[in-house]
Amino acid sequence: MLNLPFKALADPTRRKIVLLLKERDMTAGEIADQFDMTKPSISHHLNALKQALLVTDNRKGQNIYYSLNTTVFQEVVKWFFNTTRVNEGGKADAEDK
Amino acid sequence: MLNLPFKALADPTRRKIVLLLKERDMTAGEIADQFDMTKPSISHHLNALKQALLVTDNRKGQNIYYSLNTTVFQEVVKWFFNTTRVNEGGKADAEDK
DNA sequence: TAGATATTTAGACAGTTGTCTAAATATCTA
DNA sequence: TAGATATTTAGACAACTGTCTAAATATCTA
Repeated sequence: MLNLPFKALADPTRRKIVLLLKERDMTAGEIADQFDMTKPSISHHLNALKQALLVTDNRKGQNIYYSLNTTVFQEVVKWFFNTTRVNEGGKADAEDK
Repeated sequence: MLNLPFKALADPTRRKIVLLLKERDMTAGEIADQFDMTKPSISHHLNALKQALLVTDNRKGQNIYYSLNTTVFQEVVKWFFNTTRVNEGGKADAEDK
C-alpha cells in the first residue's frame, strides 16, 4: 500500500531527510544537526519514514545509521508514471494499491 | 513550492480523484458518485487539489468540470527523479523548492 | 419567477500530526 | 561500574484534517 509513503512524504522535513539520505547514509544525530528542531522531533520523523519503509536503520555502536530504501521509492514513482502517461495508449494499471 | 501538491496527494481519496481525472474530465457530481462520501466532502477534496494546482475547474452551465493539470505533476515527478537517481553522476539539483 | 438540479460554503467535531520537555534505554570508555 | 554520549520513548498540547449536516449560491427550465 502506498498510503504510508505518501503520507510520509507530505512533510517537508521528511522530504529533506530523504534528500540527505540520497547523498549518503547518516546517523540520527547527523541528520538532526541539519535541522533547527529537537532530536526527539527528528526521531519521530525518522520513525514515520521507517514505518513507510522509505528508510532502514542499522545500529553501529552508539550510532544508528539511516539509509534510503529505494525500492519503495520506485513504487511511488510508478504511481506517478501511471498518472502522467495520459492518453498514451494501454490502460496503465493505475490502481492505488 | 511542492508542499501543497505533496500534501494534497497524501490523501487516498484525492489520489483516486487524480486517477479518475487521468482518464477523462469529470463534473464534481460524477466524481462524487465514485465515492461513498457526501458531496461537500468531495468538494473539500477537490478544493485541496485545486489549491495545489493539481486540477483546474471550469463551469459549463450547472456543472463544474474538473481536469488534471499535468504541469504540476511533472514538477513532483522531477522531485522523485532527483531523489531516485542515486549515484548516477552529477549533483542532481535536488532542493525542495 | 418558482422550482429543480449542481455545487460550494459555513460551522461543528473527533481524530491525527508535529512539536516540545523530561525521562528511559543502549553503548562506549576510563 | 560510573559517567558520557547517542538515540528513542512517553506524555502533553496546539494546530491541522477529514468528515458531516444545514444552508447558501449558481444555473437551467417550465
